[in-house]
Amino acid sequence: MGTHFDGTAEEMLALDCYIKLFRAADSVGQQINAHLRDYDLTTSQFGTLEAIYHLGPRQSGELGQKILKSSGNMTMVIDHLEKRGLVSRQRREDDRRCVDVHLTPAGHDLIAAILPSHVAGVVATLSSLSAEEQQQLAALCRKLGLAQA
Amino acid sequence: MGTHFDGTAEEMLALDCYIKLFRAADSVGQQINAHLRDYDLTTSQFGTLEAIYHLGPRQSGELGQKILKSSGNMTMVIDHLEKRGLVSRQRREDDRRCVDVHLTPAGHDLIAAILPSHVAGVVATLSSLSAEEQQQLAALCRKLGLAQA
DNA sequence: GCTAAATAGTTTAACATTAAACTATATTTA
DNA sequence: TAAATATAGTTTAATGTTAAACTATTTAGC
Repeated sequence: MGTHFDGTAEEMLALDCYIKLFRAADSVGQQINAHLRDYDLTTSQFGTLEAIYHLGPRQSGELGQKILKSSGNMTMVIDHLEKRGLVSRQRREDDRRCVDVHLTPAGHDLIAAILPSHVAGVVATLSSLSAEEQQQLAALCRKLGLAQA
Repeated sequence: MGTHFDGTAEEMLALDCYIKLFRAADSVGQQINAHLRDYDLTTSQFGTLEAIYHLGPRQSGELGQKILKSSGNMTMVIDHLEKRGLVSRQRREDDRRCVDVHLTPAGHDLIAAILPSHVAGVVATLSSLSAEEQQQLAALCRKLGLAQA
């Protein structure tokens, strides 16, 4: 087992599982996101563009939930994308607290151009698991993710 | 499936698996590391202390590999721990490029005090999976992690 | 309607993180 | 042995990240 902790079998199993989950997520993430540097996009910036591309214009907070980042962080991520002309903010008229974030044509073109190689990268990175194993992994992860409030 | 991408079955499965892996790692990590704030430790600081506690004094670079951080980052993490008197640096005599990082008595006491509740948190967080499921998850993650160079 | 509470987003301050340049030391090789 | 290369760690510059405080707006309760 990967852990050097000396505890009960239950503890060692949980720790080992936890460590492996993290190492896998980290190495998979690094592999999949490496190509984003070619486009000068961070993982968060890419995730934001991708979310809007697939879901349509969304509020800042909603995008933050999708890419697992804090609201304060989203302000900065959107700032950067806006400065580069990839997204635009639009205050909602019926509730002036909310700001919808849209893709600009440039943003749309960029994400559309990147996505195919991104998807190919995800497929390639996960190809060490069979389709059945990928389904198993997804199911276990979902169970684990759902367990929290 | 969790993805809104419209591609081949292979692509959708890989994307779904990738997303769920990340969400699980994120939510598990947040849950498990929340208590570290009580001790004013970041995840990286805790990981560094824990690694030395279990493995013994180690070089900066080796610790970085364990906790999956860059060498430059390790310099800062160790700086902070050293300032708080939790670790000490010791230049190795036989190779003066290397610096071994040791726990101070205060560092040793702190990590020893934190570890039991940390382990309990890991066990609790993973308890939504049976022992068998945890073994499956660990095995799938290892396979995925091993696939990269 | 008016105050209190909730919500969406931004700002602030502190720190984390990385890549790349750099310093010092050690090893290789010609 | 001198020069080239490799290695360990630090520094630098730019950005990411978070929690907490704050602003503006909306909703709820009285």
